[in-house]
Amino acid sequence: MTLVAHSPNPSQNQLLAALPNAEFELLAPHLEPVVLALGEILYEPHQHMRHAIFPTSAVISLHYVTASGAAAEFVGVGHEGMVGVPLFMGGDTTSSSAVVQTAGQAYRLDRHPLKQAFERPGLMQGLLLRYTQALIAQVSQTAACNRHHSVEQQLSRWLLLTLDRAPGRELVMTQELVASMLGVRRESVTDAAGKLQQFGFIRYRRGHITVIDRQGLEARACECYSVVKKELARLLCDVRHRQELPPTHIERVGA
Amino acid sequence: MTLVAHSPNPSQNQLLAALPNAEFELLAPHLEPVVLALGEILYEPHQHMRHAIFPTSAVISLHYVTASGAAAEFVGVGHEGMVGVPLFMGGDTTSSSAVVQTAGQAYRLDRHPLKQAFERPGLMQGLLLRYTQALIAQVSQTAACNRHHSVEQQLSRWLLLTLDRAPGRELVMTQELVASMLGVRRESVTDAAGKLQQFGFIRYRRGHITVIDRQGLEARACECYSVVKKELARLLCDVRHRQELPPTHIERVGA
DNA sequence: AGTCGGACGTGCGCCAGCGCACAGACGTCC
DNA sequence: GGACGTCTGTGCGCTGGCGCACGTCCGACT
Repeated sequence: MTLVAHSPNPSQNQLLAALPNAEFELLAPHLEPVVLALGEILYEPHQHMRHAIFPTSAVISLHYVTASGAAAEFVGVGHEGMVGVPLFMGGDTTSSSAVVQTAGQAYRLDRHPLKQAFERPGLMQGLLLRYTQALIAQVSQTAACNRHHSVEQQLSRWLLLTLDRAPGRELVMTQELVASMLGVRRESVTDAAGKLQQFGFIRYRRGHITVIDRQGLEARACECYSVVKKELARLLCDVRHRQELPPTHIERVGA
Repeated sequence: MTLVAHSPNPSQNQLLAALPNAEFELLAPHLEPVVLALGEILYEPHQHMRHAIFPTSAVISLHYVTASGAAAEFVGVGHEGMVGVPLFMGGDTTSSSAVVQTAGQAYRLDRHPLKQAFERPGLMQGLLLRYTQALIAQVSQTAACNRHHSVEQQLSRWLLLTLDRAPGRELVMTQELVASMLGVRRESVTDAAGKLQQFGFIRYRRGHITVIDRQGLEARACECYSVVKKELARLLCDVRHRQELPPTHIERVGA
């Protein structure tokens, strides 16, 4: 992790952007811009976390490694969220780990000012809690998806989710890495990706995956993608606009 | 759901039991003892919840049903926890549903007093948040388990977890039901259960599963069981004793 | 421009779990 | 105690994904 000299914009992170000015001002002095490198490990199982991370352009993967060494991502975190939920939930550690899946920028916040902000009256607490609920929704969707859907569907879902977190339509990502995220063999990814390429949905060359036909990919993916996306939208639509939405808003989005 | 006339003990639920007397007194008038029947649906996807449920002897299963109709439990809730996390997280609904997996008793708490108790200074908020973190740990473990472990391992894990929530060593449960919890075929359960019975770990007859050799079952299960159990113990050990534990307690338990 | 290492394609055999179909077996309820 | 419905055992063939072992090819670096 590297501290960066120039000053990117914290409001590229949706959670930070959703804070009212007064609350943001209190937090700002504690926000350190950092650059996260691919593969960097932010925390490991049972390790006490010291910081929360609010990604802007970076994407982080929370995953679990089984006793036999097999790994699987259960949720990804990008500019829509943060890493370090246990810091305000009270547990301080988890049995999972966090690795950087896409290199990029983020803001680092020490656990103490985070906890203060969480406990201070204001919008921060509700915001973090709603994000945590969205996280639960994503993890449980992953559980169901792992159980019932094919590798091709899961790959499609994963590409779409990751694309939503990345800028542009290209992911810098080897098939090996994708495989370790999905918890499947590299060959299975090659296979599924080959099919998606034949359909003309994606194109890739040595570590670069480009999504050409987003619609097609969505049609090919299982419903898990849209369920997660809607749940994120519902829970994290900008709080400053929350009051203006009619109560039936959820139903309409979900329809 | 039936209201019961006689008065069981709320402190059979670990969360309620962990509250200091003063806080419990404020909550008690709002706690309604109820009897939950097998198969009863507590909430369905996107439905606004009206109550939280604190099981004492009942066990509830949170599960997700895919677009194609396949189902899978991603976490169970017994006397160690509660159903209705979204009520205090701010989302009010989820994309999953909750059904009664083992008939029994529980306490029902209306969303408003729950929210009040959550927002009131005291131990309730921390308690609920730590439980929520334990829930996340369980769900993510389920995701990994679904990905990497065999039906036999998963069945063992599930039996153990359910047994921890039930009184005694017998589960009243058809293989069909177990299958729908695990999200596998009934025949796969018959098969796995047959093996476990051959080993002498369990015995069953028409809807009654009895665990004979708990140790053996634990050895046969994947690590997911012990990981979840330790995480629950760590996060929900009686709050009144929390301060007495040395900070390295986690490491020792995990070793 | 040549080299070399990492990334991708492909072809096996293998096996867990699925879907289907049917037979036995328990137990409950007349 | 007989009958019926439900739960459980078993036997297929099928397929998706795994593990392994290559071959190939891109592209970065000298």
